[in-house]
Amino acid sequence: MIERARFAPSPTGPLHIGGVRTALFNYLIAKKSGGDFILRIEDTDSKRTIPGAEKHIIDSLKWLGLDFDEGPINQSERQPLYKKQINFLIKNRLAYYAFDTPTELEEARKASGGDFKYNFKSRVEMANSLSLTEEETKERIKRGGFVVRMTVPENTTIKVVDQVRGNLSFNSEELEDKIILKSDGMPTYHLANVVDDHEMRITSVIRGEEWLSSLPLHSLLYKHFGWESPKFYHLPLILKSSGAGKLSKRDADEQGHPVFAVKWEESKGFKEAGFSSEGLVNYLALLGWSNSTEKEKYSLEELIDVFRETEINKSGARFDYKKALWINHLHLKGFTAKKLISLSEQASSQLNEKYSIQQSEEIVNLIKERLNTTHDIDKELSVFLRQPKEYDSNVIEKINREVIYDVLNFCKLNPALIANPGALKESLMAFGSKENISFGNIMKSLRLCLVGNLSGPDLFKIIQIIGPEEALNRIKSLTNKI
RNA sequence: GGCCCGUUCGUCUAUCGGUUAGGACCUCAGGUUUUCAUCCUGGAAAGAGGGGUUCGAUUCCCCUACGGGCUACCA
Repeated sequence: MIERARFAPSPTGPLHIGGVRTALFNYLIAKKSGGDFILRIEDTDSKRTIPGAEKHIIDSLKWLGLDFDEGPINQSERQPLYKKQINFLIKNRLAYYAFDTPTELEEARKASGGDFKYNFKSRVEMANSLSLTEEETKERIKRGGFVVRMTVPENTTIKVVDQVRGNLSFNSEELEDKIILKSDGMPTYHLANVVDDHEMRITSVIRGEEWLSSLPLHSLLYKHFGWESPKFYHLPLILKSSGAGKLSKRDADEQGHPVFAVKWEESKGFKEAGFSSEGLVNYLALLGWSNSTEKEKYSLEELIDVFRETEINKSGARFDYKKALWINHLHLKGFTAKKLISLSEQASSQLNEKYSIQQSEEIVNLIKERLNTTHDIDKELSVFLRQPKEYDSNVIEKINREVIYDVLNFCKLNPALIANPGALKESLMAFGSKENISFGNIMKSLRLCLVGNLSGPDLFKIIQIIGPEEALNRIKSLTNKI
């Protein structure tokens, strides 16, 4: 079956990774079937709409490579459609006008001790077109300020199916005659969602688990309209990495990791934190979906291929930044040198100044396996671009200043050796045994001198790339300082 | 509080009644490496509790506990 799936965020704030994961699963289900992925913006609450949020959603999807085939479609521009459907419901007494003011509702709630429900029991006592006379209703409609509520039948069991959890049932007594048209003339989520999904011929509704309790309401609306209901998938929530509850921006800040795909105002996104979109997509896919194979690294294309709706997990998953980083590492080390260079902020320009394209790629291949984030590219590359700015003092003390001086002095006095890695190694070993300095310490001294600390790729390769002249410069530089 | 959903190593998870309960992250111990990282080998680490059903339950059912979601003229 060819699926049409939509991602339908509301622009009440930046898109966080929970939303991204929902978008991803929509994308996968659509693409897997050869169908379309649609973006719909649920901006029916003008008070809560935040400028720039829609752009942030689109920018995020774009960076992630979750390209939508249709949209963005804005609900705020589709009022006539909702009006028409609401009128149909009213005409058939499947919805009705309600005139209760917010304060009246508040009072009703208070009077009932908190468990007030606007339903078949209470609606006769409230001010609505079901309880009022026809004239009074007309009069009140004329006055404006009314809402429309959907009619929930009394004492029936509403059976619904969630593709992730199976058969669920709710008693209509527990439900409320939810508002479907607000007094500002805008529909609420429940109505707009159902009408649009039907109108847009959506076959699968894939959304977060927070919507599961609204499912009977939606299911009822489909029934009221006489429409065939799409399949529903309620995805488990992404939980904060420690403590209780779903992941929020605050927890992320506390734990020191991003929550947005791309930056939002002052907050860095995963992109800015050095993630590749492939890495983020891969990690998010694993948070809510898994299969029985042991493979963990997937590209988007591979995910489309192997993803199965039946393998969506039921329970909420904690966000684990370390694992996310590890998955990102897997992707970075698999990238071509060319791609890695393009991902780094400084690498491409600085590398260009000193090295040929071929050399640059050779260098990047040397550091590939050392990367967790794209920021590490610049970090790892610095040894090839400039002299160390500072030297790790702990290392200096540990090896011993004199030893370092002796080693460097030996190199300085034999500049010809530096151009020949093989010979250099030989003579250093000979020098070491003569002076009673361990080969380890010799290499550490040299590394400290060239790199500034004890990390980095093969030392002789470094020398080979930066060239004997630059190596000698660095040797002279540290000999003078130490 | 009410309704709904969930519950396997610290974390993400595999297991479709019979397994020494597997993998990955993390962690620990070795090894490789001139260093760090990578990489390799190995270790520690789990079925929430109680009842059923069954020859046999992590797996099916019930209860309890715990966790989560919802309970707006927000989505």
